Amino acid sequence: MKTENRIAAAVTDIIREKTGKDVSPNQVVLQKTRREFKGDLTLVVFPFVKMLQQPPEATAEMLGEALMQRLIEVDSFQVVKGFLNLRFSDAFWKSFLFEKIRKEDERIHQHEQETGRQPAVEIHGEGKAKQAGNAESLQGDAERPVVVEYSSPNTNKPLHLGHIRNNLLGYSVASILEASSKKVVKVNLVNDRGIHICKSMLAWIKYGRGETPESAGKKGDKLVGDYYVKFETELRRQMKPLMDAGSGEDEARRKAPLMQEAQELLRRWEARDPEVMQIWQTMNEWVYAGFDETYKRMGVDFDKIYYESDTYLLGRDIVMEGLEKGILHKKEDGSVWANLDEYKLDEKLLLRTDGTSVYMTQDIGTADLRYKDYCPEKMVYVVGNEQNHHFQVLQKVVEKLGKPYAGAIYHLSYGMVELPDGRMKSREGTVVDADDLMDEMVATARSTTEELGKTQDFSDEEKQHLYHIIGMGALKYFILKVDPKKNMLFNPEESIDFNGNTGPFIQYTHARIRSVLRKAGQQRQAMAPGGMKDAPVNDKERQLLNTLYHYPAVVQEAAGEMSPARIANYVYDVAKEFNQFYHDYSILNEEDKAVSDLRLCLAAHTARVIRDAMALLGIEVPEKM
RNA sequence: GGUUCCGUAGCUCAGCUGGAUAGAGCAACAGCCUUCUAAGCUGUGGGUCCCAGGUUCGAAUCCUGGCGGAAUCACCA
Repeated sequence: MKTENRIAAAVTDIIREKTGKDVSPNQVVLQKTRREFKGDLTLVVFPFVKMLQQPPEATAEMLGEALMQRLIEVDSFQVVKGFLNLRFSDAFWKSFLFEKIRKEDERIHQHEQETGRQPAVEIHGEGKAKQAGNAESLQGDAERPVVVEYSSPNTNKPLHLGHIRNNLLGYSVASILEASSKKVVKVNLVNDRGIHICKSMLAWIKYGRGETPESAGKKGDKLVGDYYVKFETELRRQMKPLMDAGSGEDEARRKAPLMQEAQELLRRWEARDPEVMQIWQTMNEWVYAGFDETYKRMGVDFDKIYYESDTYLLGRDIVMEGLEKGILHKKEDGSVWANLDEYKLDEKLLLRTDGTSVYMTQDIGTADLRYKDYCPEKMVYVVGNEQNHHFQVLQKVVEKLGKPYAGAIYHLSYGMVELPDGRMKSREGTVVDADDLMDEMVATARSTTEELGKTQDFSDEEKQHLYHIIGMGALKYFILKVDPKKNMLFNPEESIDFNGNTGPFIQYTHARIRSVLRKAGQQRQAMAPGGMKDAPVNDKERQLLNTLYHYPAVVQEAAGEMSPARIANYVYDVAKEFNQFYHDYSILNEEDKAVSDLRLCLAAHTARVIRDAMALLGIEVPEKM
């Protein structure tokens, strides 16, 4: 049993013996002792003072004495006001470290096998062909997976900073859930159809003169995005005279010939006109090739790709069924609606007058499909907070329809990435392009590293790899360390820092430790766990051990809250504490062999926790930097 | 106007189910490389935790009401 649980149980027992009363588990508050006090774990005794009818100090004294008697790991205690600070024995910490080193060996081995087995799925090709699971065969399984949807790009524009936050969050949350022993399926729902796609297609047809990514020397997603912009500028040109003639903006937009042509193209697409399909497919392939490159660089992948062109007709049948059952209602004009009065929400349109679907209808359909494919215990949607209302409605409509997965829908809503002068606006050209940003990060990593003269003995290949790791580490950490639900600010003028609370700082700490371990050598490392028995544990070591001790709990909390920020802030603490320890004490030059062994073990385990935690953020750590 | 989220140091952010004197980084200033990587470490200054009530032994945290900001409330996606 975990030590906290044993202490909590002992406290409950002691109070029951003294008073005959039971304390509820949530009254037993145990927390890591604050740095400024002596001790490892603190029990807050205020909840018990009434029961025991003694002042806080006396209560704490009594509990401290009793706990010391009952639990061998409690070595001593100190009372400060109503706080009982328990200190664990050196033996406790050393056995913790010993066990961790041993278990980590196994765990890392297993983890490598698991991740090594998972092939990265490309956005086109295999992903689509991959056979989905069968809900019925999974129904009986105790281990139902969590499906995490993220990325979900449109195929008419390249990825930007907002998508980066989405992708990093999705990938990290999936990793964290996996680490908390969930089965996870990462899915991407690609928005590859609709009027916006037709716009870039139309612009390419009219103005493209057969241009291709090869002929233009551009990534496919960039090329297609340029035509989308081209459409908008040409449209605006057509709107001007209409507006001068007295039309409102919306009306002008509708009336403009270009818009009419785009609508016509959409109709032809829906009729599966071979010529249109041909162009559509070609242009989408260009985009996918571009996205694949960006995803690969970002280090994200998916187990399954859904395409809206396959799923956009889903949901209709479910709505019709709901209509027959009288759950939904039809208006005089033929449109179908869900009444959500009972949830204090407005009524929601599900089928238009002409019988076609809206976005919501599609989402009902894809939720249903996803349930059939995986029978998940939870369906996580990593989508920006601008769609909070949408997901609230989706959840309620599905609930109203009596679907078993209504409770499984979870919108992981994240805040917008803002620039110093507000939101990114594509019209104003203030969008921060994903590829450009990554380029800049890697370039900064290069120049900073070269200035520091750290890579003299690196091969070119090693250098490239290192710069990529550091640049991406800085970017990923910068984004993931902030609470997902909060809006965050990104200032392109001040490039992302490499000092202080940053990815490179943590990567650097890892590299430092690895350097020490390399110096120690394999043999020395293997012998160290057995050699530390007689070593005393000093305060800094104890502090670091205490922090490392909480790692599994932090992972569970991060999984529960789906918050990579928890991991990021934790691993920063680890690195910071290690650096203090490293500064104050020598590991290999320590004269006392047992102490040296202890420190070696401590360093080794710290490196592993850093590597593991950073992996949960999708960040690699280097051996040298 | 309704709903949801946010408001903590000059700036960017932590602060776990309520717990000790509210913490980091950046920026500023002052120190530390003959010793395992100075992308590091140490120190100084910097706070009306938006405001006002309430609950509690105890509130940045929970409740109510304000103020400020963001998002959203389409027969768009």
